[in-house]
Amino acid sequence: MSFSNLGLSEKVLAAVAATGYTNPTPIQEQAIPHVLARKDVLGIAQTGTGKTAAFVLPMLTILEKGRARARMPRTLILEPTRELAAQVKENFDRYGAGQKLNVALLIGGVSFGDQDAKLMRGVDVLIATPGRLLDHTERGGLLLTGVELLVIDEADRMLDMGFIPDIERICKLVPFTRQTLFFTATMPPEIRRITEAFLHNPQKVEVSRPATTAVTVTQAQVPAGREAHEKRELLRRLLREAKDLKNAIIFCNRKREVAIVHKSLQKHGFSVGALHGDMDQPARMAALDQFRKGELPLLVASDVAARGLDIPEVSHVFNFDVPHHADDYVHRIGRTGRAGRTGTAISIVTPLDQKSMAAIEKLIGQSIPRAEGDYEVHAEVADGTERPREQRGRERSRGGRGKPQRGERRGHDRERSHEPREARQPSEARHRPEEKRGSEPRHGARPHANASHVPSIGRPEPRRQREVDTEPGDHSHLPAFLLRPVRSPAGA
DNA sequence: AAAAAAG
Repeated sequence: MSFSNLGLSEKVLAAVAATGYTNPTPIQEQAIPHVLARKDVLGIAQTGTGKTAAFVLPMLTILEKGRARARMPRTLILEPTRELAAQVKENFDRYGAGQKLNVALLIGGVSFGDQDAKLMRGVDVLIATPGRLLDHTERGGLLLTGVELLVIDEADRMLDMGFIPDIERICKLVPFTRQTLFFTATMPPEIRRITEAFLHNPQKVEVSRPATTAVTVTQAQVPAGREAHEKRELLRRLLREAKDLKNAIIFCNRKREVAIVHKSLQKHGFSVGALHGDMDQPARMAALDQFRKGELPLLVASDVAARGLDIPEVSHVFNFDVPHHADDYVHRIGRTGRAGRTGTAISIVTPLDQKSMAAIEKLIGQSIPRAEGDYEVHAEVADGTERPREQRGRERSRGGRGKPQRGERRGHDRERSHEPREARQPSEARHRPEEKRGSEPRHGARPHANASHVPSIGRPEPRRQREVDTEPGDHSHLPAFLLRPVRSPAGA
């Protein structure tokens, strides 16, 4: 199956070809002909299935004819989060480059006036989050009476976020005769009800069962004490020893925790960004952008990033906190192992999380291996030897100043060349209570810093190894690419 | 229990 026999216009096919895609995904193959036939569509699909292009491409074909009038958008797309809305806009920019199309993004956190000016000029595609959209309609700057096609994306998530009343209000402002495309990953009763209200004789398109996790994702759970500082310490170890780690999203349950973990990792020299809903919009966009471009290999995030965000090639997902809702787990780890790639999802599990973990395992229909203290047994030493775990365990237990064995350091020199500055300022650890004591891990052996995963983007020149670097709070085992290039002021 | 979105 190729894109060429789905009924898309020449322009759109050319744009698709230019991006290098040749074959449609199942959701695209099924949905596109219905959309072009101007049928209502009920799409049941997870993100990562190519869902966005399934409506963007036919919409571009439809929009080639006709022109927008001032304040009366021709099509409207509703998204639950600002990031998702921006992502859909990028799709229109990419595939619609050859068309003179006015695409407007109506999201909160950015200038109202600019948006209003854009609406005034007439837009073909309006992509919005509900709050800001209603704000514009209430102020009279926006009329939805000219909308020919309405897309409701991530409907089940809108439900979770309490947006359904807003969505219903918006739907009342859009002509009854419109075409509606409705996408959801799951079909809870409330969603079923609104599909009956919003859709007319919809064509049902369903791909990949909900509540499944990609087979290419390796999952593990690692036990931890309930203290937050223990979890942070464990996280750092997991980051260091992770195999083939290229980049990772670290999920926390609370915005506050996101900020704390972000700051903590920064202090320990990691190159890391943060993303949560209390950050201002430019900072949110910058963090996501840097992560996408690979400028920041690590991103600490709340569930704002759990669903739908299209970040290609996330190698690892860490659950710093186990999500309280099992379906959030599925969405979070769905950020990795996309498009058939492999991925790893590691959850830090405290005794308090046992019930949530059990619910997750029940939902996904498989048990998640417990790494226990054996986790690091799988870590390879770069020179091919493996030390006894007990020995590793002792490395830091004697006042935390154990000197690593020479042999094991060899082969890591290159990766260690970007040691965190903190390593040179051991005293800094002293005003951090969590770092005061020797950092003997609670559950098993001290892991070897496994650097075998480091891509070849480290410093090329060999560097002599340092003599001693294992002051408590010293975390110099970081692969170079995980390190911050710049250091924030000490004690900040 | 919390996050998200309008401030």
